[in-house]
This record gives sequence, structure tokens and C-alpha cells, in this order.
Amino acid sequence: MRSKNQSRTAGRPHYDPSRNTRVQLLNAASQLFAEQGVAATTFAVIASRAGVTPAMVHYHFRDRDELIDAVVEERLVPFIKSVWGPVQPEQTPAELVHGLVRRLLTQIEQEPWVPSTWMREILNEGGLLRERLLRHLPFDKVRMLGHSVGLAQQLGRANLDVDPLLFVFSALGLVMLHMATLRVWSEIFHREPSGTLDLERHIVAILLHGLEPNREPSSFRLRPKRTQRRNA
Amino acid sequence: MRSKNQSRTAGRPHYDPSRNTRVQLLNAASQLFAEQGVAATTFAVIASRAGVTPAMVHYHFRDRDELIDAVVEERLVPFIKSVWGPVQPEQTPAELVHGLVRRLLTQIEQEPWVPSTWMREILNEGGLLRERLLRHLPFDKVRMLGHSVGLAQQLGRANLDVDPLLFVFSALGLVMLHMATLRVWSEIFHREPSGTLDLERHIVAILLHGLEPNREPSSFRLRPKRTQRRNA
Amino acid sequence: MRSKNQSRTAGRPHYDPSRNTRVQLLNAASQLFAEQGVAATTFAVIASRAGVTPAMVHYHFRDRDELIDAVVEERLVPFIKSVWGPVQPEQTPAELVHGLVRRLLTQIEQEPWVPSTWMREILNEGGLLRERLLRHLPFDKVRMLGHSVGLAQQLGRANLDVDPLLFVFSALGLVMLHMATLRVWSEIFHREPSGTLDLERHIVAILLHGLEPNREPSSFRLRPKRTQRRNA
Amino acid sequence: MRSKNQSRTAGRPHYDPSRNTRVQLLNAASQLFAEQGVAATTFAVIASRAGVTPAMVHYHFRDRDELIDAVVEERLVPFIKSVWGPVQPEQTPAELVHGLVRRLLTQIEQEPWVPSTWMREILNEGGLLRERLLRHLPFDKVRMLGHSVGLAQQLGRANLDVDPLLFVFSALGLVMLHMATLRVWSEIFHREPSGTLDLERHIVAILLHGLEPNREPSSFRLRPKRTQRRNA
DNA sequence: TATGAATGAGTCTTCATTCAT
DNA sequence: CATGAATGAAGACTCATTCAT
Repeated sequence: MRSKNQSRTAGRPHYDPSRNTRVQLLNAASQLFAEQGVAATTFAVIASRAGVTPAMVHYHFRDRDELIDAVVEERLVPFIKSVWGPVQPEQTPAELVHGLVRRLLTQIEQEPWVPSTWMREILNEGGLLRERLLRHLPFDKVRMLGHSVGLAQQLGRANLDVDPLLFVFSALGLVMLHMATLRVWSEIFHREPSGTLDLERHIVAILLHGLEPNREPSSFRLRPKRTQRRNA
Repeated sequence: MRSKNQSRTAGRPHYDPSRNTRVQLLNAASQLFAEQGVAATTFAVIASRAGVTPAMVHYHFRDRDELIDAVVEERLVPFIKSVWGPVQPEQTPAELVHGLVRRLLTQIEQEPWVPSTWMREILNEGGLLRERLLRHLPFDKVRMLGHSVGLAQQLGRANLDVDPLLFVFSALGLVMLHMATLRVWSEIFHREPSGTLDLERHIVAILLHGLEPNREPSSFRLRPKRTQRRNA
Repeated sequence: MRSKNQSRTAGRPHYDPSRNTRVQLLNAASQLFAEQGVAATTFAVIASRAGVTPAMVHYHFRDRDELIDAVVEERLVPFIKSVWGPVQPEQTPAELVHGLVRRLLTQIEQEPWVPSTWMREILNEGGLLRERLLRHLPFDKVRMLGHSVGLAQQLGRANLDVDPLLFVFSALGLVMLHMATLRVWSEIFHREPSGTLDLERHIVAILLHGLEPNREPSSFRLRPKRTQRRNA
Repeated sequence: MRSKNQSRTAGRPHYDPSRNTRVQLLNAASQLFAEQGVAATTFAVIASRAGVTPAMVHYHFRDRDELIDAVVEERLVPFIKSVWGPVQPEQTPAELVHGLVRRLLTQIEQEPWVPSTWMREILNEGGLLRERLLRHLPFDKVRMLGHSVGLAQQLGRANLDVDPLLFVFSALGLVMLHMATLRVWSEIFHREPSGTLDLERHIVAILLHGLEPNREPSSFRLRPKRTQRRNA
């Protein structure tokens, strides 16, 4: 990870075209932001994790602001797009939420640093990425999903005690929450960390039925086509 | 806030018995930890918010570690106790969860800084309060509640797709999540911030029934005695 | 200069009430600004010349800006005041200019760093003190002096080829110029550095008569009372 | 500016023979040294003003020292030569000084960056170009001019209060001073910037007659031949 | 000739911490 | 109980300089 060819004359500037330092710095930054939080992540640590000097970080990103912007624009925004992009109005609320949850889980598997950062730096009021990310969030789609739930309520097809708009947030939040605490949780209770599929079942169960005893077991998983297609 | 008896001995410049600086410092620290995170909160800011000099902070807490410990021991631990204390085994899972949620909401109303800190500094892996708080968490009670849910599942009284242990965490998490984002959420969607009661209904609805259409509307609120007793 | 009592426990913070660090820092800064220019003067050098650490400079002056401001407000502005303060309209142009030159020379003897700084940081367009000092300059008095010269011209009592307003500046400039280069000049030409009185004679001679051969030798010095009172 | 023959070989990306980068770098450096001072002028700024990268500056000048040397040798030294070259002993002091002033003004019109640099980096003791330039200054000619004035004094043809040697410096200094502050001065007093001819009249008037009322108006401009020849 | 990548040294600035008062 | 003066360590950022391409 640190450097393919160790035959470097120490101390001297070195150019290795295969390095793609910028990308490695973004990787390091994203991970460290998740591990320690943005405020506590120094250029020195980022640099050392990418195998370069702190000055190099300033070479690729003029200053802290620019680095943070880059993480948001080049990492978080695409993440959000791939989660929210496929949301289309023709589906039932249950389908929409289930799809959202599943895509979120899938994406997190590829970018495991997201949930932690999300909770620390985006949800929280003083979060250092919040302002920057806000303009990229698909509020229209969130609202659409909320309306969809509201409609279902009016048709007697959804729990009236649920706040339609908050429900979307509860769904996303549950995923982030559980994914961010996967490892800790398993350590505390001496269990194998739950797999993504387990979590999916758990979260979707709550969202669609709560503790309500299954009238037909695992009802929401009974739609055969969906089940077949489920993430390869 | 805490000191109302201002019979202060005027004249002595540097001593004001009504101030209880230690308490004010802890207040300031708790709030600032929530607003900016622990890492970003300097002694200088804490001191200035408490109206004293940074050196004073060191007088009351030998160093940063001791201050953080104090916040955990004297603020967070009592908070947790008052939430988990009343949990008793002889209740149904639904009652247990509902009680937990309600007490959590009530406590948060009195210590509004908790959810933000919880999410940032306790849940997250690099959270600066996590290690310190862990030994104070009532894991036995969490397990007990989990078992209770598991038992209900075996008796056909609870959703089999729900992970009993995770369910407890989902419940707490949902509360923290929504309370931490109350203001932001309302700003984004131009709504009045949800009241505690609204949130309680929403969260408990999800936890007990999910999106499932109400067979009897607001079922979980139909148990009259509970409703009466609700938060004085 | 560096420290009166050397019995200090090295490395530990040390408090010496007789030090008046702020003043020493301003002294050091003023001198260094003159020697090396503002841009080239680092906090480290200022600190070490005052016998403290760089952090101490930041303790007394939040940042570079504040330090520079302090030098301007607490050193340069008083300097200017004592030079321009006594300027009163009832005098002849020659008397006014002579008085100005003499006071300037006297003040420079006490603050020898001024001429260099003046030329480097105030006159020059990119000078780092210019903007800050500008609002403190007595332009009205400069104009008054200019008018006085202009009036003398109209009465046939002054050289018509001289620009009245520029003349004031030429006068000040000549003093600064010569005072700033005193030492260099004497080194280059292997002469004793001119004394203040020599310079005064030279400069006033130029300003009042130029190369013009003395009709009566040293005419402008013939007023006996002035000569007596000269710089106490 | 310097290169008008743009027969450039289009297509080759990085090579443009008409650019003469070295010259452009020297231009940029000279100007920037005047604007901001040597100490504050970084390679990056010089490079960007010349439209190249900082690394390019190092290609043409091994290091900072070499660049500064080049500015001195290739810009300042020629400037001085063209000012002092024509000085010949057989003239009267007044003629010598007048000629010097006029040539200086003419040269400055072509290299407007000189006065600022002169005052900041050459006159001042810590000036970064001083040491380097010193060996190129025509001290013999300065001395000669001084002697010329001294002789005139002995013959009763010049003001005895003037220091002969300093007088040369006063003359040059006045020119530099006024030329360096032309723009500022006019801005402060809301006047049109003085033209070179105005300044010449003012400065020469002071140097030759000071405030002394004109016995014959503008006496020094009455010598017709000189006036005719004036600046080509 | 020209550049992009990289670095070491240095600067400004912040901060927890200490101590005499 | 409370402060002001002082420091060392560390962080962000800049800059001259180097080198492979």
C-alpha cells in the first residue's frame, strides 16, 4: 500500500507515475474522517497514510477547505447519487423504502467509511461537512417519497401514526446507525458481526412491520421476483 | 441557572461562592462537546463560555482527560441511569421499548446536548467518549430486553425478521437520531420542529408496527392506563 | 539586554514582572522592521531579540496584523505628533521648514529606526505600513505649510520654481534620506558619520538657498535667539 | 515588449523562441521587486507574471541568489552607467548636478521600477541589493563631483553650509524620492501627478537656489543651449 | 525548453499546560 | 478561587529547490 518500488533515494523528491497520489490522499482522508472525525484529522496523518509528506497534501489541495470540498464532491456526492438516483415515483412506499435501504447497504459495503462520517459530520449540527453537502441532497426525491407514504396513509394502506416525511429519514438513519456500529456491537455482545443481508432483513422488518407479529412470516419478502433479483 | 441564592459577599474580587465554577465549566463543556465535538472544543472556549480564564479550567480539572472524565461520570452516566434504571423484566417487550423511548425523550428534553454527543462521540468508532462510557452501559439490561423480544418471537408474538438484540439498539438509535436532527430537519423542510410527543408517536409506531397499516388505528396508544400516566 | 536575572529554570515558564515584555517586543519589532523590512521580519527573530519564545509574541499581539498595528499606533504615530505638533501658522516658511527639520532630526536621534522604516515601508507603494499610517498623517498641516510657501512666492519672497506642496515633502525626505544612510555613507567615503548638527546645517542650507553662493555667509543661522535655544 | 518577430514554429507545445523567457522573467522580477520588495517576492509570483511555472525560473537562474544577481547586473548596473557615464569634470557644479538630475529622470521614465527599488533595497541598511550593487557604483565620479562643489565653495561661488559630498547624494536622493512617490503624492493631495519636467524644475530649483527668492526668475533655466538639447 | 510531482525547512498560529502572584 | 505571563509541541501553510519526464 505504501509504495510499490522501495528503491527510492530517501529524502529526495520522487516521482512515481503509478502512484496517483491525489486519489490515495482522498482515500486516506475519507477513511480518517470516518475514524477520527474531520476536526481531529491532521494533514500529517493523511499524508503519512498515503505515503507522502504533508506538503504534498497542500500540493494537491490548496488548503483544508479544498480537501474537504474534494471529499464531499468526489466521494460523498457520487455515493448519494447512486443511492437516490434509481428512486422512481411509480413504486409503492414499501418498495421504495426497501430499494433505498438495499442500495444504501450495498453502497456502504463499498465505501464503509460513509456511515460514521454521515453521523458525525453531516447529521450533527456542528458537522463539518453538513453545509457543504446540503446543496447536493435530493430533497425533492425525499419529499416525493414522503408524499408517497402520505398517500398510502390516506388510502388506509399505511400506519397513520408514522410521520411520512420523517419516515424516510428514519429509514436512512437506521441503516447508517447500524452500519456505523456493526463492529462495536458485535464486540460488545460477542457475536459475529451481522452480515449486510441480516441487517437488511432486520431494518426492513422494522420499517415495514415493526415488532408486529408476522401474520404471514416474512411477508415483505414473499414477492418472488424481487427476491430473485436481490443483489447478486 | 443552578445557583439562585445570591447572598454574595461583595467586595472580594476573585471569589464568588454562588458561581460554582466547576458546575458551570461542566455545563459549558457538555454543550460545546455537543455543538462542535470533543476534539474541536478548546479549553479557551469552555473557559470563556463559563466566564473564566483557561487557567481556571486547569484548576478544577487537572487536564483534558480529567475534564472529559468528569463530563462522562457526572453527566452522561446519570443520564443513562435515569433512562435504564426503571427497566424491569416483568413487562412485555412492547411496554419495555415504549418505556425506554419515552424516558429517553424526557431526559433529552432536560439535557438537549446528549443526542449530538451520543452520535458523534459514543457511537462512532473513534468517538472520544466511547471507551470511557462503555463500562457504564447496562449491557445486562440490554441483553435482558433482547431476550424478552426473543421470547416473544418464539411465542409467535413478535416479528421473526427482527434481530432481538439489535432491536433495542434500533429503538435507542431512532430516538437519538431524530432528537439530534430536530432543528436541522425542520429548517430543511420548512416545518415546525416536531414536538417530543409527535416524535414519540412516530418512533413507537415504527418500532411496534412499521409501515403496516393500522388494523386498529393508533393501536399502541389505545392502552388507557399508560396514556394517562404519560410524562407528568 | 536579554535578561537581567539569569537564574531561571530553563524550559519552564517564567514570570518576571520587571520585564515588560510587551514593550521589549515592540522595541525589537521596530528595530527589526528598520533593519530587515517588515516582510522579512519573522516572529522568531522578534521573540529571540526580546528574549522570549515566538508563542509569547502571539500572547501579546494576537497576530502579525495586530503587532504591526501596535508599532504604527504606539511608535510611529507619537513620533509624527511630536514632529508636527508644534507647527503653527504664524511663522515664515523658512522658520516653519527649519523647525520641522530640526524637530525631525531630534526625534530621529531618539528613534533611530524611523528613517529606514519610513523609506521602506511608508513611502514605497507596496510599503506594509503605508495604509495604516496614512490616516494619522497631518495632511492639513502639510497643506498649510504649502500655502505658506505659496504665499511667500506671490509676495516675491520665495523661489517661483519650487512647487510649494512638494517642497514640504522634499524637506522631510531629505532628512529621512540622509539619516537613513548616515552610517553607510560614512563607511563608503571613509568619513566620520556626520553629526545631527552638520546634517541640519547641510539640509537647511539646501532647502533655503541651494547651491546659491552665500550673499552673507550662513545667512539663515544669523538669527541669534534661535541659535541659542537650539535643541535642548 | 522586447520581442517583435513572432515567426513562431506553431505546433511544438512547450517551446516558443520568441518568448525569451529569461528576459521576461527579469522584467517580472524587476517590477515585483519594486512593488513588493525583494524579500516578499516569491518565485511563484515571478513565474506566474512571466506566464511560466516556478520550476522554469530555476531553469534560467540556478537559485534565488543568481536571479537577484542578474537583476543587479543586467538591469541596475546599465541604469547607473547611463546616468553617470556622461559625467565629465570640465563642467560647473550646477551644470553637473543639473545634468545628473535630468539623466536620472529620463532613465527612470524608461525603467519606472528603479526608484522604489533604490529606496527599499539599496539605500536601506538591510537592503537586499545593496551589497551586490555597491561595487558597481561610480564612487570616483561622486567624489569628483563633490570636489567640484568644494572648489566652487572655496572660490566663493557656492554655499558654504552645504556639504560638498553629501550634496551629490542629496541631489540623487531628491529625484528618487519624488519619483518613487509620484503617484501616492498626487492621490493624497488630489493633484495630477507631476510630469517629469515639473519635477525637474522643482528639484533643480531647490538644489541650486532653495527657497531663496529668485533674483532673476528661473535663473537656472536661462541658459538657452542646454534647454534646447533637453531630453531627446 | 518546460512542467508536474515531490520534499525539507521554516513561518505563523493555536493550544494545553505550568507557575508565581 | 482566580489570573496573567510564559512555554513546548504541534498544526496549517508557504516556499525554494530538485528531479524525472
